[in-house]
Order: sequence, then C-alpha cells, then structure tokens
Amino acid sequence: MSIKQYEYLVALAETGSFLKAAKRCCTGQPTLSIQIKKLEQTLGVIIFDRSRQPVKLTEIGQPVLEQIRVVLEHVNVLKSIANRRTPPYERNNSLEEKSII
Amino acid sequence: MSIKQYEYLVALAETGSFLKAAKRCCTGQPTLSIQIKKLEQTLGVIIFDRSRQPVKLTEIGQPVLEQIRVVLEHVNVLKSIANRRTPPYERNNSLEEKSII
DNA sequence: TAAAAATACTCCATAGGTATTTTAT
DNA sequence: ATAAAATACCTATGGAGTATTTTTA
Repeated sequence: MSIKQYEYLVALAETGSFLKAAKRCCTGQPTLSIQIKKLEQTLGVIIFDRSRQPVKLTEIGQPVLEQIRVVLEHVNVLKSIANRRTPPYERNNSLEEKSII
Repeated sequence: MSIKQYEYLVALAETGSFLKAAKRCCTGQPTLSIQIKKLEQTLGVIIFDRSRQPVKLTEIGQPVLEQIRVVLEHVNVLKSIANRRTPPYERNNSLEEKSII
C-alpha cells in the first residue's frame, strides 16, 4: 500500500473518471486503473462502481475515501515536520533557520 | 513512500537495531537498511543516528516518528473500515456478521 | 458508434535476498 | 575480535507506457 495509491483513489473519487484522474495525477489511464484495482484487492473491498459513468463510490467506498483523506492529511503533516515548516506542534523562533530553498 | 517503510521505521526506533527490526518485520537487515535510507531521502531528513549502538533517533527523528505513528494508526482504522470490523465510527448490531476467521 | 475503462504486452525501477565489506564495540 | 550496519550483486516483483480490446452511453 502506497501513498500514491491513496492519491489516485482521491483523484478518481473527485473526478469520476479514470482518464481525468490519470491526467491530474500525471500518469496514464491504465496505470491508474491497475493501481486502484490493487488497492481494492489489498483492502479486500470494491471501492468504485464502474458500471455507470461517471464512476461512483460504492457504499463501503465512501467511508474508505474519508479515512484515506484523513491518512493523507497526516502524511502532509509528516512532510511539514520533515521540512521544518512550523507545523501544529513544532514552533521555531529563529529567523536564521528559514530555508532559502 | 509506502506503509511498509513506515513500519520499518517504527520497528527500528523501538528495537534500536537493524537486525532486530528486520526480524520483527520478517525481512532482511539489508532490505531494512536500504528502505530506511530511502525514506530518509524522500523526507529529506536524517532520522537515525547510526554512529553508536543502539541506533538512536535524531532530534528531528523524534517528531517524525511520532507523526508516522499517527499515520499508521489511521491506516489501521482504514483497514478496520475495509474489514467491516466495528471501528470507532461504524457499529454493527448483527451478531451473524461476526467473522469466523 | 463514440467515449471511456480494462486488458495485454513491454520496459524499467525498485523491493528483497545472499554474500561480503566496513564500521563500531 | 566480534557483532552489527553498509555495500555489492543478483533476482523478482511491481509501477508505468503503448497498443488494443471490451464495455458503456
């Protein structure tokens, strides 16, 4: 299970289209199709109803999406901490330490 | 960035040893060594001080570990939701649906 | 029939395993 | 000198790209 798969899933849920989601994620439609399927297999759950267009979340897909959003938020906090960008917890008084890049 | 890498990191932080962490994660010591290094590169941060044994978290490594624990907790909630095992939110009244396995 | 998703095939990157070297006690 | 981590090498798995088929509207 990778963070990228989570991002694919959110993009698909928001666009309702494998093609649009793939474009947003800068990858190909088959890649996204395969990765969503893999994530579904890993979690043991069908997340999307592909039988109609636009693609829709299944009943179980909805809470799964919500929780994946939560995970991604916390991954962003993780990145912030690593970047030393004054996230919720850590605060940094020294002006000198500001990254130039 | 993968969930597995996060698990490797937690195991290394808890055991203080690449060898013990690798055993706990059912993988080899080189695999763990490489994956930790990759995660450090991805986050742009040195998480462990390897210059002494046992291996210790660096200063920045401590909040990083805490946040990775948070992420993993939320990944577990995700799995629970997918498994339909009455996690925090969802409650299930039907006795019949209890998993045998 | 026209659009989109799935599949097949290939290629390349990377995870993982074994053996060895390097480093730390 | 011994134990542990890093490196080198190889193999296998899996992500990603292109072409094609299947499916949906």
